[in-house]
Amino acid sequence: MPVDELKRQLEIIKRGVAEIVPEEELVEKLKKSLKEGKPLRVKLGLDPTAPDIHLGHTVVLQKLKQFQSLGHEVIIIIGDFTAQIGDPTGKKETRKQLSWDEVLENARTYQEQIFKILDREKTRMVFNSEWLAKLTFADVIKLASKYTVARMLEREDFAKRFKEGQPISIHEFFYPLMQGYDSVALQADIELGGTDQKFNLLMGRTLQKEYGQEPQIAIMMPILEGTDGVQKMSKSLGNYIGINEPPQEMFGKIMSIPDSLIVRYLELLTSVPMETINEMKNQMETGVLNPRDAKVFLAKEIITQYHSREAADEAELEFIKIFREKELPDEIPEYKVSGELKDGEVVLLPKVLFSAGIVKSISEAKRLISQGAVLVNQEKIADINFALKPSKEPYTVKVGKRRFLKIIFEK
RNA sequence: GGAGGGGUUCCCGAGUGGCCAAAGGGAGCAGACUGUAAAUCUGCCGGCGAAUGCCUUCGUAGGUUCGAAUCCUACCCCCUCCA
Repeated sequence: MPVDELKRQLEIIKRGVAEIVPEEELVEKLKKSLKEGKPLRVKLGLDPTAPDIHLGHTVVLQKLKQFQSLGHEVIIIIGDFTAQIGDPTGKKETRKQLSWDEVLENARTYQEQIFKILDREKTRMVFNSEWLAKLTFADVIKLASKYTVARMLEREDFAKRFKEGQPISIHEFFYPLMQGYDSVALQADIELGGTDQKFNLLMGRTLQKEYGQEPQIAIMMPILEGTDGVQKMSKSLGNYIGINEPPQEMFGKIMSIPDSLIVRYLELLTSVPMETINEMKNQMETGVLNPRDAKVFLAKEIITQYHSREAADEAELEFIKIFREKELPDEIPEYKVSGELKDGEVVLLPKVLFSAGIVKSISEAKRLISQGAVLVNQEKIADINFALKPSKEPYTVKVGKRRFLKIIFEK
């Protein structure tokens, strides 16, 4: 029986992961855990600077959830200490240091979102200032003595910067050390992170050994591509899907991912069994399943997770209505125009669109009109200076595929 | 303290006196097509104007010039090396 259970757990744990270092040790740890009935302690460090979670962040959280469902212990570390010190990447602008209040506030928003995925009851959350702030300078020196500069420079971005003569501040060397020390402080069995965290995760192993502990296993999850299908999902690139976004928005964004990403999203972002996913993959390859329908399925899975089944159904209906049947959505933003016009005075369409905030500038509105992208009451407009006459009936304007506006004239 | 490199439109990145609102790529937007806000193809992609055009933009402030992103001066910021 334990052998089957081991196999089952391994299978779940390995789903979607990019790399496990080292896999043999994971097997050993799992065996031991099963034998002794003692859950493994799984750690994830989070940076409390970006409180808006998007699907990219959830990849690693999904994995944690799987660990929870297998009965293991999950610990989230809020890197408040790290955040208060500053910038870990050494890139251009030094990230602004957060105050304690800000960190707390961020941590709180974080939790709200995290528990849409993780089980609140089963999740332990700790702040790393709890132990890092207590270290004396002597402790820090001791910590620093456990690692060498040469090894530090193995880290890809350090190596690159060193080679290119880019600056590396000494304090940057401490980020991996601090993160590694977190593992020591918690006596972690497993640390989760993105592939970009590899160095830091391995640091945990090294330090644990140095401090006489059994080293943790590093489990790395792939970095999720954004809706453009190329670059990693990130807020600054605008290719993200936030988990707090409204269902309709989520649906649309998911439908806009390239087909090639469907399987990956299913694997990393949902709990759909792998068998089902592989079957779908097969069916798409053989043309039995239309990728569009697979995407609908994916979208509904995700929306159900963050909203509800009903919300997912509604979003689907609305989507079909607008994009397949090209009808108007149920709710269209309204814009009121004052009807006090002098004789012969007219309301120019580009200007209204601009004032209503539906286009960025009048020029853009004109461009869109000349591209045939603007419909008024379902009729294509060709005249850049199309004028709306005051009318009791509202005008329904469609710009492109997904921008709508109802223009109402007021007395 | 000294020597040198650099700051360009959302991003990356060309551009060294007029042909520059500024190549190219990416992102974004639109149209066609479709199986979807996929893929592909095409177009657009600073603002204002019906338009010849006008205005604003190439770190900041001045200057040279008929004319500057491009030359000069000062300043700010980033980076490297030497000390």
